[in-house]
Amino acid sequence: MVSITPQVLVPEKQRLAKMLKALGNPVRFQIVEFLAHNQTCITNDIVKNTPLAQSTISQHLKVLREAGLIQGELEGPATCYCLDPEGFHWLKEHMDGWLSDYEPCCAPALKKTK
Amino acid sequence: MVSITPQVLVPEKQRLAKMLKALGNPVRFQIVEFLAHNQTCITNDIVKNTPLAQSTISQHLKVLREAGLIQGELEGPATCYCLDPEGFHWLKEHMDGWLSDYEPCCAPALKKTK
DNA sequence: ATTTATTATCGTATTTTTACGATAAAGGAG
DNA sequence: CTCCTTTATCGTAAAAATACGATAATAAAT
Repeated sequence: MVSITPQVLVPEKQRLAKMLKALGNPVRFQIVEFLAHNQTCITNDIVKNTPLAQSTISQHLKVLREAGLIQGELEGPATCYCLDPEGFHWLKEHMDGWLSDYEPCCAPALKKTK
Repeated sequence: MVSITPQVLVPEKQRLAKMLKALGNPVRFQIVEFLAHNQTCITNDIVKNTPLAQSTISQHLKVLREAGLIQGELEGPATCYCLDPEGFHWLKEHMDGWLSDYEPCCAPALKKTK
């Protein structure tokens, strides 16, 4: 039996949940898509394509960075951000494998049992 | 060029982001895993495996339901919840296809250009 | 050396999320 | 019908997330 506690998650699932949470925000979701388009990626370009303040974007980038979804690299006074290929690979792989041990629990037959 | 606006997302991506957000919460994440284990799934069983209040769990179940990740069915006075196979199938498929049009933007060769 | 461009961080206000208790509704048992 | 079990919803308090402006730091250009 699995008990549900907010704190305790094995690191792997903790990382997965963290990534999902990061991507669950619409702004960050779109930042990721923007970065996917513009493989070369100065932070200010993102800001310019946004009604949001620079500090806000910087904050969102930090969340994505700490989730391992993007990586930033100093490029002169600017920072060049881009997707983290390894991170996304990991994410997609684990999403695919997640829960795959289990049968769909509400089999149609069962659903009609009522 | 893609502009980043909190509001406007095509329905498909809106649904994807909604699912990710729902799963990004650790409690909901674990509820999903719990449901995956216990294919038969009375709400109160979830509550019993939690330090949280019944109303809190009920709220989380609502979020998961509205994201299309679980489905509930009245079973007498109780509600039987279970994963939504279609929803999870959709999610995994779209996660897999998401961004796959794009190359990893920070190719190692590019990263060394600095 | 000064100015310009870029970005991260800090402090803070606002909004949203999360959690709770209380309540109401609905079905089954006695 | 009355009691018991179960669950959703409501109102609200507390916590977290989001957004902003101001500031500091860094590098390049003049």
